[in-house]
Amino acid sequence: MSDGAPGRRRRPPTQIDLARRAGVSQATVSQVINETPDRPARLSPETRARVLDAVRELGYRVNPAARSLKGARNRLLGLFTFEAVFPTDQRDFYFPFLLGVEEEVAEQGYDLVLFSSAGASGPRRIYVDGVNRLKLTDGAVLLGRHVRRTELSELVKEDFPFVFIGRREVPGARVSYVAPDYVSATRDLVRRLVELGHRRILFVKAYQGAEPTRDRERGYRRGLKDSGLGVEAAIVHRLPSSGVVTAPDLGAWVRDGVTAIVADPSEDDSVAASIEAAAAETGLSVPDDLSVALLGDPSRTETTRDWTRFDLPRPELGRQAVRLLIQLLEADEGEARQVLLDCTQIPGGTVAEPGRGRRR
Amino acid sequence: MSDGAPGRRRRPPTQIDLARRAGVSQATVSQVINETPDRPARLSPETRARVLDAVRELGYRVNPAARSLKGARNRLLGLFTFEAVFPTDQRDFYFPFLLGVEEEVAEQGYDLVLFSSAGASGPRRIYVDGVNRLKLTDGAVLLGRHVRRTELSELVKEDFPFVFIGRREVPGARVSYVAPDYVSATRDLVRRLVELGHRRILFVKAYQGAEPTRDRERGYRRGLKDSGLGVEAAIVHRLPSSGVVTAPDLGAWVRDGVTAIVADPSEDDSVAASIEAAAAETGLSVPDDLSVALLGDPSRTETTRDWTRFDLPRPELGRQAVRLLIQLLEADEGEARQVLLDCTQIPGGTVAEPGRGRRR
DNA sequence: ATCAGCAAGCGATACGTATAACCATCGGCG
DNA sequence: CGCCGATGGTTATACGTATCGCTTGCTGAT
Repeated sequence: MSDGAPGRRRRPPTQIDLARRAGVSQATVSQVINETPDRPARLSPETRARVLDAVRELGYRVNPAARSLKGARNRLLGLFTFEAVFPTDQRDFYFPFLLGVEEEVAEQGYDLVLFSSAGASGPRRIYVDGVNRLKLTDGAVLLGRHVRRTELSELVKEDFPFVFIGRREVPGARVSYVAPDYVSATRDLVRRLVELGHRRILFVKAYQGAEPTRDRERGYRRGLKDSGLGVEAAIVHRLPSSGVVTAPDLGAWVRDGVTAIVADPSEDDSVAASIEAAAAETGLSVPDDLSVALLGDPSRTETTRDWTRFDLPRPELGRQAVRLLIQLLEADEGEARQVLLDCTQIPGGTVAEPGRGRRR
Repeated sequence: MSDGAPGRRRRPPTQIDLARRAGVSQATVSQVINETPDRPARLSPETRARVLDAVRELGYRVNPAARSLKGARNRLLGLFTFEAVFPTDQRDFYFPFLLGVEEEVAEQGYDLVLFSSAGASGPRRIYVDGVNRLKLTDGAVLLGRHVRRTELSELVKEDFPFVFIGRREVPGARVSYVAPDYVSATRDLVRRLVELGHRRILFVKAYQGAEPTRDRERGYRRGLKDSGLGVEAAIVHRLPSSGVVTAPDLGAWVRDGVTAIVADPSEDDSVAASIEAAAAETGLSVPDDLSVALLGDPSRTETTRDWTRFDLPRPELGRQAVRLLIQLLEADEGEARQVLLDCTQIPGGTVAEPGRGRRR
């Protein structure tokens, strides 16, 4: 190939190239590019046209790195998940969030950066080699079950704008988040159980309880209290690290008079599955002998039963997170803000009035 | 709050701040930061230590914008679809591609930019105001049924690296793509029909036939030829713009001796649905009186029948597209390249030997 | 005594953009 | 006639980093 031939990879054109071509200064080019209705450029129509022609002819595209180096915005939002999104076993969980995020991002005229580079295998990290990759974007939506707290506080410390989907706390700082209202949803579920006649209701909580688990426990206690049972009626069982309920467990609870169980849903639905298995082994029928409700929705769609539970408004959580993020960006010196969204109660078929089994 | 207090928005520390603190120059700081085993810095251990101490004390993070301003590459790949990805009726179609793309992008250590900003409603465009928005990335994967040809040739002209998923042609230029091998898949399907005893096989093709339709037609003719029927046995019906097959159509074909139909699948499955409806109306049973096969897979999952068809390897198409793109980037002076991937034949239940209905 | 050679670190500059501050031209007006 | 304000630009500079080439001080050989 002869040198200087077309086809060689050209350096992308810069504003200086445009300026030369249009016979103006680089500053003028920048003004044309950055013109907005609210901050119009004081330029003649002809100049503007010449610059825009040059833009078209040279195929100019603003360099986001340079722009954000200046501290300006580049209309890029990030989406970071602490677990890989797309492995098939996770996608049913993450996809609805992604849906909402992408929709809202599109509507607001932003583009979306999916941060997938860090840790294709193993846990993902925001900081690689001490560099915050998110900084490429104006701000980011964060998501995930296994959050690295240290990274979160790093983000807060360096004042990077972000919104978490799900309630997260960072000691000594206020974090913006959009989260399902687990407290109310759990409270309502417990109330319903009491109305049905249940008096001994067991709360099965996850081994490592994060904010969502704590919120559910609060809702559980509040539900008991609101129903007149009083907080002392609370019975709480913390799962072992296996995340499994055994037949002996179940037997002991029933002998103790428990007629209903509300459970933290685990990511792999092992809680629901093991309760069902244990019930079968013990010869108990759900819901006739024992009512069971999940405090959330199973992530796997191939779940066997039609569990009594509540659904998280996942796409809406995504959408609201983006809205909140954009608000933060536009407020510039914005305070952290929190938004709670209602869950939808799903009646399901695993809850009934107590004692039906005996009457049968 | 006293001024200078923590909580005010601090400017993150820069290399200059480190330099002042360590009593060295900014250049030296940069050397320490960027030291790698293969390119060691020529610095005394004490200096290195002083700089690293400063890094720790000030909580320094490299500014990625500034860094990528120096080198052209961003390690960002783009994904552009000519239709909106996430409206619920489209997502089942696009999602598998996205899956493969994201997986491979992650594996290669890149991040992914979803271009969603343009045209939340209406057709999407790469060039807005004559500006190529993709330029922000090192290269892009393109995808979509309703491609804007002019935009494609623009991209080729300005030498932007991209790979299309699906075969696309641009006059006077070679485009890189990764596509399903429609020719072979259709040929094999037709061969199978002939082996079953069919002699008059109708090809129903889409109203506006793009490359995929043309490839299927080639495969159709090749299948006839390979089976010894000869190309003159071809019978082709072009759908009207409604994309629907009517009962009179079907009646005429059957009277003409047609025993099998192979059809371009439409995006909304209207072809399959209308053939089924027309058959019911005419009192014909599929497959007893008439065999029907789809030359691809229905995008809607809620399709009624278990159609005889072939599946596109969608996630694999996504993965390969990313690999090819990265090859192009790394070759730098890369030639356009094309990759074809095999489809999987799905036996289904809408094909049988001809004449079964009469014998019944 | 002179100078080559090397180690250690620094100065200068480039990357592409945004913007504040400044300047030239010109019509209108007292 | 001289000054003013508006119009339509330009010049200069900053953002934070990476890197090339230069200086400086020193060791050891001639």
